[in-house]
Amino acid sequence: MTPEQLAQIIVDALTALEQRGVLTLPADAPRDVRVERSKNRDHGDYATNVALQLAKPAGLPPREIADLLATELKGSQGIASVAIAGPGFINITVEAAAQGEIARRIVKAGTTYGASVLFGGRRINLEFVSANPTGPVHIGGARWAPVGDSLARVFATLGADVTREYYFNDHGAQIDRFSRSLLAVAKGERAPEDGYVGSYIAEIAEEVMAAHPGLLSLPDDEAREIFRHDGVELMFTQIKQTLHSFGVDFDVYFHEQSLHDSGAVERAITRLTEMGNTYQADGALWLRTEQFGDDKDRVLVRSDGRPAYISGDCAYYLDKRERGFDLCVIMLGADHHGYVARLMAMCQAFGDKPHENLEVLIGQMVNLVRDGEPLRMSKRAGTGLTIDDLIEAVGADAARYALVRYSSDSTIDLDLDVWTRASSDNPVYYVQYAHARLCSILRNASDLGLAPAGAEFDPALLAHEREGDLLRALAEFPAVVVSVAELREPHRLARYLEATAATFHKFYDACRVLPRGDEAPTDLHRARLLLVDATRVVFARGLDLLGVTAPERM
RNA sequence: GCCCCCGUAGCUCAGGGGAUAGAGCACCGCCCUCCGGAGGCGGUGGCGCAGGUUCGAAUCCUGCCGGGGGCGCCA
Repeated sequence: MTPEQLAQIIVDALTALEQRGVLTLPADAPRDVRVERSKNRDHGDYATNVALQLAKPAGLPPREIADLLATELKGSQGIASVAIAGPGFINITVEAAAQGEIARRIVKAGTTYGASVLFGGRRINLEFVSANPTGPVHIGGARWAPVGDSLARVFATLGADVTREYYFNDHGAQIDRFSRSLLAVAKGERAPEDGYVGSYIAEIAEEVMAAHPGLLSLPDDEAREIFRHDGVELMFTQIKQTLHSFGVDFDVYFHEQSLHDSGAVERAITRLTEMGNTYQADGALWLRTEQFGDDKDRVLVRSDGRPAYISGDCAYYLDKRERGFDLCVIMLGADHHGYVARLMAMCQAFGDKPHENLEVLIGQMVNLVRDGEPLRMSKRAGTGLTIDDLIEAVGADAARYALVRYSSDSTIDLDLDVWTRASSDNPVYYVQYAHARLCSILRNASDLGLAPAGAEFDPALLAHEREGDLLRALAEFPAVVVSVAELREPHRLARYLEATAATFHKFYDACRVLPRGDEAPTDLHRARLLLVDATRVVFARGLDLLGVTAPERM
């Protein structure tokens, strides 16, 4: 029995009580029943607090409702016992056979375990990383690469139509500074005051010059134009390559410049003006963001006639909506949090619903630590720390896992010593090891000519306490996946896998899976093998949703 | 001055209003005739402070303290 099935049984029991007139609930009483895996063995397998939740609307003491429900539940299929505890918790113990069925269900589902149509029909645009093409991807921007990609995987497995998108800021002042920096270094001059520095600038400049012999004999403005165009292209290619090696590939690389070239910016401004949400002042065109919750209004078109940065964002948002996305998620670094209010205001200025059509997620900073000392500079780029530094230091799997296992709300200090260690204090190894060990057991079984239980599987055989613990952990997987999507928090999946790895090891320590020596294989061996296979499925699925490989051998 | 995030064990961090707040590392003590010891079992040890809401607060609200990051007709 899955927690979802149990919750449904409880809902049915409530309905039955109401129909008999034993329990009267107002129409607006919360009807969703939450079933939780009990943390404490004394509290049965599952617990629910519905009686506590319904006490007020029903006008009855919680224990009285719990009593009614418990009596109703006692006759239900698959439920072994029901107990009331504390202020009105209902603790439920499930029959071993009903519990053991979970193993068969998971193996049967295989790569679709945890998949559903919960987000079916929704078109979701996830925009993340979007680092400027003026240098390598900074470590802070890198955080959203695995997190955003994992969110995309999770939304997709829940039936959503997902697009991963990278907004490429190839327009504006920072590109001018970039091209001037390239030209300066090419001519052996000092970098401009507001220019970019770092060894990568010289490398890019050299590549551009190699492709254009005699480039420096051209007039400066012509040379700069070539440096601008080719430099941005090279940087763009390099960023894509880095992300690809990180297992992150975008469906759409959207060029900001295209919005200016196509007239999309003007169209967006016109739309906002038609909506009555712009005005002229001090020679500039302003967007009324203050009336939609921002600190102050923002300039859309500067007094010199050039569009301000936010005008591109307005056009970009409009474009996404016109492409049919009903939810646009933008993931930004903590240094951009001040931008959230105006983006939400812009959304409203278009007549959309903030937090419904547009969501902005903020990821706090990432610091790297080695030998207890914070790292500041990238050796290879000669600039701030980059995503390449992290991948080079710990590998793609560990890098992804390290960035995805913490709440995005927390600033993180990644200790490179920990993440390069091939031992149990390295969480990614702990989880991958569990998967490898599961595969190993199945391999060994296969060598013995032993297969997991099939049609003859007797779920009641999986009655050991540790087997029950493991089955309940595995049964929780779909709910964890849903919580990741609803809360946009992939770290929950990583933590779940770590906890489930521990649960598996405890099972494995107490329950012999393969026959010893000359021992004849029994139905229990085969039943446990099925449980091992079910566990393997969960780890394979979980790691896949995190974008981390699930090695069969380590 | 205003805005955002954080403050939980010695360290790094989990903890969607629920029961006795968890995990890894570190430290102390155990378990290899045993399918992968990259394991398992036990022990030491904690919610920044003060109010409030609630049957119930680490969780929600307010204030304060401490740390981090922001606040341009830059992008």
